[in-house]
Amino acid sequence: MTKTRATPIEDDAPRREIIRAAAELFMDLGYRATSIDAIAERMGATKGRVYHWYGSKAEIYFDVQINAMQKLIDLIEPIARGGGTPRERLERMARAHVDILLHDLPMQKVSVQGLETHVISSTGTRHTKAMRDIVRLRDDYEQMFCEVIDEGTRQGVFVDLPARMLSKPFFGALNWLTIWYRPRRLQTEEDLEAIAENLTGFAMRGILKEQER
Amino acid sequence: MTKTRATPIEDDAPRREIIRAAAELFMDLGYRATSIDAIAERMGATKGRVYHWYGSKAEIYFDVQINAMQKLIDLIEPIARGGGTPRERLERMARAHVDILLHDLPMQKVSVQGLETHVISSTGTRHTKAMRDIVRLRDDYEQMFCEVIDEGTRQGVFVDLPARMLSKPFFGALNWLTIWYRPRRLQTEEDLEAIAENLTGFAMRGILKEQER
DNA sequence: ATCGCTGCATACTAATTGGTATGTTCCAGT
DNA sequence: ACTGGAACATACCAATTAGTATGCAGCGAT
Repeated sequence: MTKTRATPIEDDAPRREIIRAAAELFMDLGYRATSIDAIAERMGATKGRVYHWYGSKAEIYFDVQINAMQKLIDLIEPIARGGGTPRERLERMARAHVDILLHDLPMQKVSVQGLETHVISSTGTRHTKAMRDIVRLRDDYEQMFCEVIDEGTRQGVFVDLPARMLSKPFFGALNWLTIWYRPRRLQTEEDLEAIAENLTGFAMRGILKEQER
Repeated sequence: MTKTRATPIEDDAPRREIIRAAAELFMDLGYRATSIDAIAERMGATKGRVYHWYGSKAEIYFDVQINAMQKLIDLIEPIARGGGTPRERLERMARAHVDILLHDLPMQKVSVQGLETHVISSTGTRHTKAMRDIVRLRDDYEQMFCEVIDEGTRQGVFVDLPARMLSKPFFGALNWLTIWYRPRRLQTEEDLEAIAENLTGFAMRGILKEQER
């Protein structure tokens, strides 16, 4: 039987639908240019539905960020903490990272680029709590990569530079796809895998010392 | 003597001042959140001055793009067409590219990231002419890198992949600094050079075949 | 049967803002 | 002296839009 009821819905499907629609619009139009009405319209609803589940536009944005980061962390953390050499783990992490970007582009694009500064300015100095949580998640995420990099550097397989100096261009080579990549209907799953493979290969060569491959 | 006059000023100083102020605000707030009033206020002027020199907000934005791209092209083209091996030229191009990003951050950040999509949506389908000019400039600029890469690949010093597959992560490693980098007053010129050196080194390792360095 | 609460839709307000229309000052050439 | 135009400032308008207030249908518990 359907379990419709007047008591509060405990699952988060309505909120997920909203942040999904919002992320697509944020990606295409940016935060400021995305209106609540447009988000509602994309869902075949009106503003009332959106404001029933979220208190403000900024809150929607923050929830997009949180969900995107959480998805990354949930999938990459096991790899980072798993077995294998630093090189093997880093490569698997990079590959998984790109796969997520490609298959969850709207939310990840919003998350990965520095759009939060736009929100700060438009909401004044409020929302700093949620903002800090997001920055914290991102820092933790980057830190996971930095630790693996650091381990590899100490073993002499990665270039001898501070991990933070390597993680920036490393992420750059991968994350830049959120700038240039546009989904095409003709693109097959193999095409996506080829992109992921190329980007991962480039990033690994950038970080490996000379005596590798 | 000063050559003040009632006849039209032929130099472009007023327009340069406007796009400079606008670029700083675009960088911090995004296109949509930047108001003409804010641009004027940053110059200690009012809206009248801005609209005297530009017909619309989009026109200001396009001029920022054009100027940023032209600066890149003017400085990198001589290197691309100059002497040296593909590897030497590409490294000099990358280094000069990062130097420009670091020293002209506001305009370059606006130029380098994909913000033009936001403008498209807000201006409808007009402005497609100026838009195409900018996309053309960007394509030409990337093409200069691709030709050097292709030359190096044919000589066997670069990874054997299509130049377009290599240029994306190559630019990514460099351009990503427009996302993470924040100017600090404590930062010296040497710090900037260290950043440029690291990013360039990473990008070159990503593109070079095994038998190099 | 009805009462209350959830899950919305509808109607409205107030603030922002791109763009325009209209002054106003000041200089150059005559 | 006078005039025309350049380089602005000021005042204003119309459209957009975040957020609120209110209405209302439908279900579940009593």
